[in-house]
Amino acid sequence: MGFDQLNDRERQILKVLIDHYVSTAEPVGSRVLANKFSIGLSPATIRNTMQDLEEMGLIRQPHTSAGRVPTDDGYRTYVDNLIEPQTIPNDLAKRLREELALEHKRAVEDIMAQTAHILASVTSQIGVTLAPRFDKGIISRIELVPVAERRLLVVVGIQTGLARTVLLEVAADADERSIEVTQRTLNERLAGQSVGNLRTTAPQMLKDDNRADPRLVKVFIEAAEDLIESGPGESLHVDGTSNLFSQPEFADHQALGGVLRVIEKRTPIVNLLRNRGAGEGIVVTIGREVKLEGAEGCSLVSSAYKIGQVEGTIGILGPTRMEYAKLLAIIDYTARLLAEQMEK
Amino acid sequence: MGFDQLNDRERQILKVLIDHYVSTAEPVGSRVLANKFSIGLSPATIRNTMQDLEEMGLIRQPHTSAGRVPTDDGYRTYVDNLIEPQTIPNDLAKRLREELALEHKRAVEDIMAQTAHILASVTSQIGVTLAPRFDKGIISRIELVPVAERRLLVVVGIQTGLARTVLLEVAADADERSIEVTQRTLNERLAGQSVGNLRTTAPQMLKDDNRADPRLVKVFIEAAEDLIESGPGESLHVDGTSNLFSQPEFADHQALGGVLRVIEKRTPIVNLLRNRGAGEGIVVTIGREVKLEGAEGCSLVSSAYKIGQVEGTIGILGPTRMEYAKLLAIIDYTARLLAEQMEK
DNA sequence: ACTTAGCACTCTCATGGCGAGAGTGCTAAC
DNA sequence: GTTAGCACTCTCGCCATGAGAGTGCTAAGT
Repeated sequence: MGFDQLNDRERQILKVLIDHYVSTAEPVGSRVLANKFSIGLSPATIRNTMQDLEEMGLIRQPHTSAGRVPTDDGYRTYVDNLIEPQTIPNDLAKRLREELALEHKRAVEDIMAQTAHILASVTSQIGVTLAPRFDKGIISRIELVPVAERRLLVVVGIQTGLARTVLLEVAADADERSIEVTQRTLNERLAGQSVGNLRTTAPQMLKDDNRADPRLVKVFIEAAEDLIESGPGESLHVDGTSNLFSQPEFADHQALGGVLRVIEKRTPIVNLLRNRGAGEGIVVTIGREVKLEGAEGCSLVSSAYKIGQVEGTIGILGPTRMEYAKLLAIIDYTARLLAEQMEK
Repeated sequence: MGFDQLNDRERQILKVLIDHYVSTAEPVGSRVLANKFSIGLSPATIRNTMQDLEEMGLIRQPHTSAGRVPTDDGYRTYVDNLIEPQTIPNDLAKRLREELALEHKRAVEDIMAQTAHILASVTSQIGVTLAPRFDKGIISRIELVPVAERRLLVVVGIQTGLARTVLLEVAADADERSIEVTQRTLNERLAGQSVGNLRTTAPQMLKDDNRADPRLVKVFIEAAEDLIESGPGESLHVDGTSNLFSQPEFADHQALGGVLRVIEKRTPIVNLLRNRGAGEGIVVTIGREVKLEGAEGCSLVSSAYKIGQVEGTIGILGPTRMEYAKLLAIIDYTARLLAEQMEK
């Protein structure tokens, strides 16, 4: 809304101001802005405009005799209206492609960890990744593998070729024969179902069956939840937290501690990534919009990625003073890359 | 060696000094020490003794007019000679037992993460755990589970009931029949071998076989390394790093950053836990003995735990100024608890 | 010979004053 | 509508100051 009220000069000044502030981390005054305009415009004029911008809540002064810094709202209009889409340079694209190349077709967990790592090292921010949510996946096959006495490994494969496993404790007297029968039944009846529906539909689907071992079926159904998400925040990977140390906004011990603490809790971050606006693709969450206690000074640039029916999220977390245009491009490229790599 | 040269009074003073310093984090002067001795001994006398201790390199003064603080060597003699073994209080034992109870017999990864978490929250330090090293494990069974076209999940179970899985990419035309035959062969020939020997012995063991699919065998052998350790530092879990924020020694931005950075690299920590002295059981590594760049001010109390033939490590990492006696007791109890829980 | 009181000395740390520098807002001129 | 000029405000680094803490040494006491 604020944006419509902005005239050309105000937009221009806001943009240049933010650009400058992002790269220096210092409040920017009218003098330096005047210099950055090749078009002649005196500091005094710029001061007037800055006053207007301040009244609109887009910038503010840390104290009377300092320059201006953007507010959350300022960043918001900047991101939504003032930056133009950017493509990432070729060498960076190449680097991402190489580092994310899955020579050894590794486990999903490894890929997610690696992605977080790359994001962090490429951006010098915090890289976060959320593994694909299994619940939308369509079951293609189920295997019950006895790994030791009383222990059964359940392997559920979904259509895109991803698989997840859960270890079960079973009654001692489940013999190979009944395991095999149960497995066949599970496959016959549940293949084609989505994993998320397992818990509700599986009991009905298997109700009138009399071949499968009912105890095995029972523990299998109970395990369905672990399939969707194993452990609290298990599917979250975070890397590059130590990059915060080079950011001047986290020179303050308090601020730094708050962020690290909330990251360590994991669940808040998982929720943030899950509920980050309804947007399908890229979403930028700025400052207080990131509703995490302790991370008020942070922004998140995130994107969903899709592998067949299942979907995950990757993101970059850092101080609100970040290079949004560049990070948007990186996140976009990486999300596509990740989906592409995992598809095949 | 230094210890033999210490007389009773020196030992006594060193012990009380460290005890006091550990709880206050402030250099301790002759005055307060005099008060802590119920036995009358004047500050001046204590000063003399402190000078001796300083000459021996066991304590030092941060600056001329400050009290004394222990050196790494001081902590060393303290830990080796001055503390008496401690048993943990009942309520703490109970808490550990409850939080570590494996109701849902979960995956090893979850257990390790949970253990690190408990250690951290119980001690307010950093909890670190290293999953059991698979290489010493004796293979009890091998399963090859097709999860999708061209993708094969290898499940290797070892004698204690632990299992690990690796996902393999295989040639498109490996049919169910040849997978089954290969699986049977692998079991026949490799059961009873240790996982660590797989890479060297497996080729010989399988050389004269003509039933198993040689391509499957080949990728299986190549996957052996991933079985022992999947990904760099995958088996390491760290929790409670944000506890460092409440420690006065890490009020300094530099110091804090150094530690967090080295933790984030993971491999140095893994090596530390692997090579922490030849000791089988509990080991205390103090200050500079922890050969990590950036973690010079840290100590590690660690213990191995054993599940059948395989062995892992758990530990507590924190500033050298830590409650060694208490942490030793906690680590000891937790290591036993963990082994006990995972055995069954 | 060991212990202790007394004392001068040193170093840290918190405090407050001071001046330079930066950037503003306002007014008056263009 | 724009700009030069100027008084004003606030931060920040610097320095001096003084209280406080703890030491080492010397000389006296047991």
